[in-house]
This record gives sequence, structure tokens and C-alpha cells, in this order.
Amino acid sequence: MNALILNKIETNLAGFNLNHGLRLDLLPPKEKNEIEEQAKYFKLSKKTVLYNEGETPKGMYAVVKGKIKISQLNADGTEQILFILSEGELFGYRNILNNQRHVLTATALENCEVLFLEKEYFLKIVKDSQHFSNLLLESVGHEFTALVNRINIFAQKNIKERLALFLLLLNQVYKTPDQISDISEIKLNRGDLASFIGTSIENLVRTIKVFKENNYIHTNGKSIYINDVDALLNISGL
Amino acid sequence: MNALILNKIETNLAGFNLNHGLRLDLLPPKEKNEIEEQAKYFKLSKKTVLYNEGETPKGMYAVVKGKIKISQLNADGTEQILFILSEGELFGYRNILNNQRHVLTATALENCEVLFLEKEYFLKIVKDSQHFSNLLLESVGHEFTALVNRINIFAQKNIKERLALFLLLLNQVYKTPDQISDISEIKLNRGDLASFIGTSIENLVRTIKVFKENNYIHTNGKSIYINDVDALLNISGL
DNA sequence: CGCCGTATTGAGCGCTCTCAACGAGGGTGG
DNA sequence: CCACCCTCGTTGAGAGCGCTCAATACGGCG
Repeated sequence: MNALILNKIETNLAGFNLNHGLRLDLLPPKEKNEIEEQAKYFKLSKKTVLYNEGETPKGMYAVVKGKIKISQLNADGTEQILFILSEGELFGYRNILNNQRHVLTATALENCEVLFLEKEYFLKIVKDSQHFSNLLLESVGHEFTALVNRINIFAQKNIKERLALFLLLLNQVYKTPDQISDISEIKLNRGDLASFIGTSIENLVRTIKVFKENNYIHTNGKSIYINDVDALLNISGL
Repeated sequence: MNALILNKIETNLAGFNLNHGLRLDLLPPKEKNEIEEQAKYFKLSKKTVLYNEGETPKGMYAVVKGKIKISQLNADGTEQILFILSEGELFGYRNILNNQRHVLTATALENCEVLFLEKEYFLKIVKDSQHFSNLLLESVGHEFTALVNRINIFAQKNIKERLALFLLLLNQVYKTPDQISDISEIKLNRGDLASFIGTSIENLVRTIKVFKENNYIHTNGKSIYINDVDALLNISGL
């Protein structure tokens, strides 16, 4: 039963999240070891900025523990969150490859632990390992799909539909390794969740309220838990 | 004066369109010739579908003449246009690289002429030419930026702001080689324009009306012409 | 206990969507 | 050549959604 639910979510959301992006734990052992040996280990306190849009990329990062928020700041000060990364995911490397500056900002949502691999080592591995560069190419393809689908969502779906979809996405992001149930504790503050789904905090709270009244979800403090996967899938229109 | 206006548009919109994507005319002569020699030439009548989402990629295309629309169909039947490609632009090749099926649909908006390069030749050129594969990588980076910015627009901006932005974008897309003025004839029907900016036809028409009343643009039949670039830049919030 | 940041609720306005009707223009057949 | 039809564009009206401002509640921390 659990497997069924998880499978259903994964099947439907495959095109939207980056779970199939580049992950440290999915690299071939040789490259994984090389990265882990060369990389530096950092602890980050909540709200620490790893890099800002406009800066020159310094290297590649891997999330060891915690959640990293990848976002963009608008001219009017509003923030748009693009991704929330969890354990194992690699990031910050794209613009090394094409010699551009960062387009996005990376911030620790919680107290985090990360690995950091200097640009030179990263480029060396790309150059030496055909396997790794193929994975990069594949990852880029998944990202493209995810971004295109995301555009579709924002252009065509209303807030209720978007919240349903993003809660399902976040249920996967917030899954912990030791978690038995399929239902995760989504612990994201209202401001960040609003920036993720592209609405105001008030609107978000009201929509959460409606979902609670319909028993699609429940909350505990600021944490959100999904009750009814089918209902959310249905609302999201997938 | 002309140069100033064009420059202003280009500077502000650089992150949003794919004019800096992969273009046939910007390839090194060797690769350009190779492609032109191996490719087949096709004429397409208006509304012809080159490929549908879900199909296996067959090769790479280049626009010789006309406009190609790259879009995605939603579950509820609505269409989201992602790009409108014009002369010189290359497309249809991404999912060759990562062995996936097409995520998007390509359709001729007008009577078009295209070059088509079989998958095998494309892969051969990628393999043989370091220069070409570097260009691919760079192009992918530009696309990523464009898509991320697009998400931001749809998540955060209202229809007036989006229309202003997309008209500026389309002014560049519809620029013809022999065009003297900076102002292009944007000849796109209302349905497609609505699918591009993500709204209903009625809403689009009303917003166009407001822009006309304010003398930001004028129309002739269904064609749209920009009068006031600064006003549109201002509205779009860039 | 009081403070501060965050979450929630209320109210009102403006934006956006939808349904419906009307108009304009091009193409076709009588 | 005209009448008709079909498609596309435009306009109107009303309901509902989403935004903003403002007030209130909650919870952790000094």
C-alpha cells in the first residue's frame, strides 16, 4: 500500500522535480570517491547564503544534511523559489560549464552540512570522466523538462492547483531516510512556501485552511502533513 | 537613435529569449557547411506539426524561413507556448543527447522552410567537433537562464506586465533581415499570443486595447506594432 | 512578563476568468 | 456578384479569485 502511494506520486511528478537530477549517491564509485576526497566539508547555519545571483561560480556543492533553497530575487523585492534541495543533491556547478555568473541564489533553509568542490577539481573530473559528463548532460535534460513543466503550471494553474502540486513535490523533498510512512513532515515556513508557489502569504494560508477543512492535509505548528494523496493529485490536475 | 532603442531592448531582455541560443549562422564554417550539406530541405505549410510531445526525436531542425512554435499541451487541453523560433534557430535536438522523448511539440506558425539533419549526422558532428559540443553546452546554459526567468515572470507578474514583456520579446523575434526600423510587425493571432503569455483571448484583447488607448502600441488588422518601448519596459518592471 | 517575528483572519477592491453575444473579414458556392 | 458561412476578433456582464492593508493571535526567547 505504501509502495503504491509513493509510486503514484513519483510517476505523476517525475517531470516536475529534480529528484532525477544529479545526485552524489548515484555517481559511479570512482567519481563519488574522488569528489568526497577533494571536497571540503562545511557546516552552515540557517539562512546562510552560499552564493548570490551575479557572483562568479566557485565550485560545485553537495547537500549532506538539511535543505538548500535555490531562488531568484525580483526587481520589486519579491523572491521566487525555484528548487528546494535535500540530501545528496548536487548544485552550483551549471555556470562553471558555460562561464557565466550565477543566475540564482543558494541559501540554507535550516542548519545544513555541505560538501564543496573547487572549480578546478570539478572541471578535471568532467574532463576525465566520460561517464560523469554524460550524467551531466542527462541531468540538464531532466532540468529542462522540469522547468518547462513549471512554466506551464505557473502560466495555467491557479493557486489551489499549484499548492496541491507543490505539497506533493515537497512530500518527496522532505522525506527522511529513516521515514517509514509515505507521508513526510513538510517543515517550511509560510513565507518560503508562498515564494515557492508564487502567491502572497495570506492567500497561501487561506488555501491551506481550505485543504485542512477538506481533510486533504493536517498541520502541526507550521509543519504540514498530507492526508489524501489522491485528492491532491486530483486537484493538481495531473 | 534606432541603435539605442534596439540596444536597450536587447540589454533588458537578454535573459528572457533564446536569441543567444544555438543558431545556424553562428556556427563555425566547418560545422555549418557540414550541416547544410547533409541536411534535407523541407517546405511546411502553416499548422504542420514537425513533432509531437511523446515522440522519439528524429534529428535536428533549423529554421530557414517562417516561424516555428514550440509548445506544450496541458491535460485540460490548453496550450502553453514556450518559444517562437525564427530564421536561423536550431531546435529539436535536445532530447537526442539524453535519449529521451520530446517534451514539447513543434508546429509551423506560417508557411515555413526548414533544414532537417538526421540524428546520426547530428551525433557525429557532436562527437567530432569539440567546438560544436561547447556551443551546445553554452546554449543549454542560456536556455536554463531563460526558463528560470520565465518562471519568475509567470509566478510573479500580472497580465499587463507579461504582455508588455512578451511584446518586446516578439518585437525581436519578428524582426526581418531587411527591416530598417526597430519596430517589427508582430503578426501572431490572438489565440497563440494568449497561449504565449498564459491568459485567455478575451483578457489579452482587453489588455491590448488598454495599451492602444495609452498609445504604447498600435495595430493593423491582427498585427501589432510597438510605439513606446520605454513605456513597455517600464510596465514590464525590468 | 514583554517583545518580536511569524501565522492567521477579516474586509474590500481590483484583476482575471467564463459565458455569451456581436462584428469583421475571407472563402465558397449558388 | 451576392449571399452565406466559418473563423477569428472584440465587447459586455457577472462571478470568483487573488492581492493588499490592517488587525489579531501565537510561540519562542530574552
